[in-house]
Order: sequence, then C-alpha cells, then structure tokens
Amino acid sequence: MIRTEPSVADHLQNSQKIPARTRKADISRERVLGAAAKIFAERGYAGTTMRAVADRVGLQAASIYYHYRSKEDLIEAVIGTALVGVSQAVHLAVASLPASASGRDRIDSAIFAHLTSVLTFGDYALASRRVLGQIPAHVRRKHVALRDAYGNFWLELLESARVGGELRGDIDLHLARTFILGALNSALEWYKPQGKALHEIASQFSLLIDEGIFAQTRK
Amino acid sequence: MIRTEPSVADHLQNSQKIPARTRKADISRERVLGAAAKIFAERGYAGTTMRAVADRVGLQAASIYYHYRSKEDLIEAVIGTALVGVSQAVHLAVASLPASASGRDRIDSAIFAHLTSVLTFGDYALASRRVLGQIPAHVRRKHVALRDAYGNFWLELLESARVGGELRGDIDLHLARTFILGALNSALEWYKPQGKALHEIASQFSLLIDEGIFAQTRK
DNA sequence: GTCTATACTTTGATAGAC
DNA sequence: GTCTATCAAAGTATAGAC
Repeated sequence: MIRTEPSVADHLQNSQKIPARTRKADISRERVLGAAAKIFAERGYAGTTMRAVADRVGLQAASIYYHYRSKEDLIEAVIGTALVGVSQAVHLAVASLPASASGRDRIDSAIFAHLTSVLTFGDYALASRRVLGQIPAHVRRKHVALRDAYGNFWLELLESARVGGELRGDIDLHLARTFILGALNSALEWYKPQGKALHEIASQFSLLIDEGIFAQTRK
Repeated sequence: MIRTEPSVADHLQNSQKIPARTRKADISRERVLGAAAKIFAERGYAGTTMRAVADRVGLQAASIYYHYRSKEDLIEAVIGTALVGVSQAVHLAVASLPASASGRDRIDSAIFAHLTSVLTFGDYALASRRVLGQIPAHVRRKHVALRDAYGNFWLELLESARVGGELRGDIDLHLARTFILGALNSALEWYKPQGKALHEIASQFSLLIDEGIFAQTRK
C-alpha cells in the first residue's frame, strides 16, 4: 500500500459525486478528515481535540468549523468512510466472482477484500474500530447498524458454505464469524506497509482461517 | 462466570500480600478500581473523568485521590491488573501440564486459560485492550513491555510445536501468534455470561484455531 | 476516609474581522 | 476560507474541615 490517502480521497469523491476538479474547500476538508482519523485512532474520541486536529493541518481550531459543524460530525464522517468503504469493497469482490465459485472461493475472496480494504483505509478503519464505543449514543446508532449489516453478510457467506457441505459441521457460525473478523481486524494493530506484502499476509490468513495451524492430524 | 469481581479482588490481594481481613480502605480502593475499569473500557482514557468514577461508587471526585495519586495511577492499576493476571493464569496453566504433553495440548491449554482469564477480568482486560494506546507515553512503556513478553511466550509455544513437527510448515509463526491472540481477544467484545458456557466457547475456538473452518478438503 | 470549596487548565464552539 | 478573540462548561488536582 504505497498510496493510502488517495484511495480514501477517491472513495469520498465517488460517493459524493464531486466533480473531478477539486476545489480548495474540498482539499482542506479532506486533509482535516485524514488528520482527524489519525488522531481519533491514537487518542480516542474524548482525547481528540479540535486544536490537535487543526494543528496537524496547519489551521486554527476555529477554521475546522467551516468544514464540519461539530466534533460529532467529524467522527461521524471518519467512521462512515471506513465502514461504507470496507463493506462496499467486500460486497463487490464477492459479487464479481463467477456463479460457479465455491463457498471457499467466496470466503477467501471476502477475506482478501476485507483485509485489503481495512488496511487501505488505515487510520479511518482504526479510528472506527477504536472509538465506535466511545461516541455519543445518538451518533453511534447508525454506525452500529451498518456494522451489524456487514456482519450479517459474513454470516450468510458462512451459511451458504455450510449448506454446500464445505464447512465443518461442528462449529457455531456466529462464533466463527466473530472469530474471523476479530482475527482479520487485529491486523490493523500491527500491519506496517514496510513489512510483508499485503497479498502474502492475506493468503496466510486464508490458510489459518480455512485450515488452522496444525498439520493434518485430523481424527 | 458468575463471580467476576471477586476473582479480581483475589488477584489483587494475592499479588499485594494484604491480610485476609480487608479493611475499609481496601474495600473502597477496590471498588474505585472496578468502577474505573468499566468506565475506561467504555469511554477511553480521556473520556473517563474522576467525577464519573466517583459517582459510580457513591463518592466525591476528590475522595478518589485518597486512594490513587492521579488518573494516571488509576489507569496503571487497571491495566496492570489485567496484564499480570492473564499472563500468570496462562503461564500457570501450561506449566502444570505433564512433561509428556504434546505441543497441541500445550497450545489448547493456553487457549483455554487465555480465554477464561481474559473474560474473568472482563472490564479490566477490556480497558487494557482499548486504552493502552491512549495513555501518556511514560505510563504506557512498562505495560507495552509486559504485553510483549506475554506475546513472546506464545511465540515460544508455537515454535516448540513446530520443532515437534506438529504445526503446518507453511505458516509464519509471528503472524499466527497475532492471528490467535486477535481472535481470542475479540471475544471480549461480545461475550456475555448469559450466553454459551465458557468451556464451550473455548473448545470451539480451539477447534477453529487448530483445524480451521473447512471440512477435510486438505490437498 | 470522605467531604466542601476552589485554583487553575483545557475544551468545544461562536462572533466578527479580513 | 481562515484568522483572532473570547466564552461557558468541564476537567484534574489541592487544601483543609470534619
């Protein structure tokens, strides 16, 4: 991932139908959002001050209010960007498989897309993961619903693989789902673009999720 | 887990060599700590106010300073309780296995102990997981070292299983370790004592980690 | 041990000049 | 669009009575 921020910018433009010729306001608005994502991720919701965000982009705190109405608006934009972005990427990846794809193909594709997009969204995803529980209840509600809908998509993925007889019969699918997402999201905490290539990490995770850590000792 | 708090109390007493006859100060001190753990976990470090903690135990904010010198002291105690508690529990569980135990026995035992103790420490573990990155650097240093030492223990567990030829040869052990811990710790986010029994969850996690989600399709 | 009172700092947000 | 100036509210922490 050499270009992290640009992808997020693209997402914002696409989802808001903004003309390609970005104006000054859009540039500032997006720089503020990126700075906010990083600081929210590092210090939590209450620990993030408008002054700290402003400092990071060379503005005065008051200037942020030209772009965002409040701190709540800011965190909402950060979380929304990550949640919608990841969800869209994964849906798209799975939907673009041929009809003949097996359950395992679909799950592996979802694993790859989830890991890739979560790491691409970097600070946005991290902020989303870390502060969703800290924000005011009326702001949280909508995003929790989004996250739950995404979780539901994974459950269906697992259910259809089980119907196809591919999945083990002795595991609880709800539990398997949180297990998978928990493991994938934990990559956010340590992944560094300088390390192992993203596709390598993704295929290792696929292997671990699909077949486990032990050699063929299945009884 | 019917008795969550008492276990934590026991841990505190054991680790600090306090006489069994608990005095008033100890009771208050521990109630403050428990309340702080819960609020830190919910609202993050900066989002937790001394007033909120005090309210929860029916004290005035100023009274907390009789038991803890500062907010930093308070979060340090919360995180330390969880980190030391979980680490001790897992070390103990693995150490108490017979010398003949296989690598898989040892890993399964560690999985069970980790999951059990993490869920037993509940709010303490949750606070530790969520705010470790939000606290002042000089407070964080010591706890990051503790956490890394614990991570190292897991790496050794995996390495010795690989030497024994039990583990797959095609997985990166560092990656497998974070994968496992990430998945186990994610249980903190959704586990409720009213749900499935703890030992059932633990054995499902063992199965998932050890053998993966798919039926025997190994090529 | 816990309280009331309070000093001092930082925060989110607004008003209005440029 | 961004700035300076400013405010009311809320934060950590201390002092001293009880």
